[in-house]
Amino acid sequence: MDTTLHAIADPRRRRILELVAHEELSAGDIASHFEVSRPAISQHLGVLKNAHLLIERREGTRRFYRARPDGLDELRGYLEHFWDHHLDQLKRAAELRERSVADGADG
Amino acid sequence: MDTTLHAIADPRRRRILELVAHEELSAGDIASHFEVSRPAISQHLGVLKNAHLLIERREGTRRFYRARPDGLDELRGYLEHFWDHHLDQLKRAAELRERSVADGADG
DNA sequence: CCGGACGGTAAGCATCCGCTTACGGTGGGC
DNA sequence: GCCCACCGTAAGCGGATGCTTACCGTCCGG
Repeated sequence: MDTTLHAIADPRRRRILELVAHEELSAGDIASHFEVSRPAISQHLGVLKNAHLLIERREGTRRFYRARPDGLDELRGYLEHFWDHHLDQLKRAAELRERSVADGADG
Repeated sequence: MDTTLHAIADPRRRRILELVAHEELSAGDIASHFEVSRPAISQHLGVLKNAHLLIERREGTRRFYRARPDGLDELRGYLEHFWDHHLDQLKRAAELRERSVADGADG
């Protein structure tokens, strides 16, 4: 959880994840999308891989990366249940009621 | 979004959010739950407030804090739709098929 | 074997981050 | 007015972080 959050807290790493969310890309391909050096991207890939957010596939000397949706499941669960669902539902219900109360008749 | 993630990336700040998720607590009350100094907590509160994750209410010289569920909505939405829902469903379907395929014939 | 492409790793450096102590500002009781 | 409780802010310090350059290992073609 901490590892996951730390990994996606960096904008560059989020961008990397978005890049490989829909397609598999090689390390060099990924790096070519940024203005920082390839080693920098390689280090980011290491962090993401360590957080189980990436899948690595080797083909010859190339390494292809792909996002791993499962990696975010834990975090999603955490955020979903951060406040009990009850609270969340109460909040939304309250919002709806506030509108009705504030508006009265008009839409 | 970046501000939100940066804010909750810190374990201590997450703990603070959890503390005030269900009840309103004063700054000193919150600080008493940790072993670091009050100024440290005050700084964390500042970060959380800046990320719109906290609501502050002043009562005399005391300041009460409460978590603000809305603050995480954006992040939750981001994570939900990180990969299209389609992809997510395809993934799960693929996983199931892979198991079958591993046994019998492949595509 | 030799050269080149690919890419991870090591070392060094500037910056950021979280913590501490010291301080200032505000509000309430007497 | 005076003192105290409460709490944010300033300044400084040590460790973490992200970047760079330099380097090494691996795989392929000749």
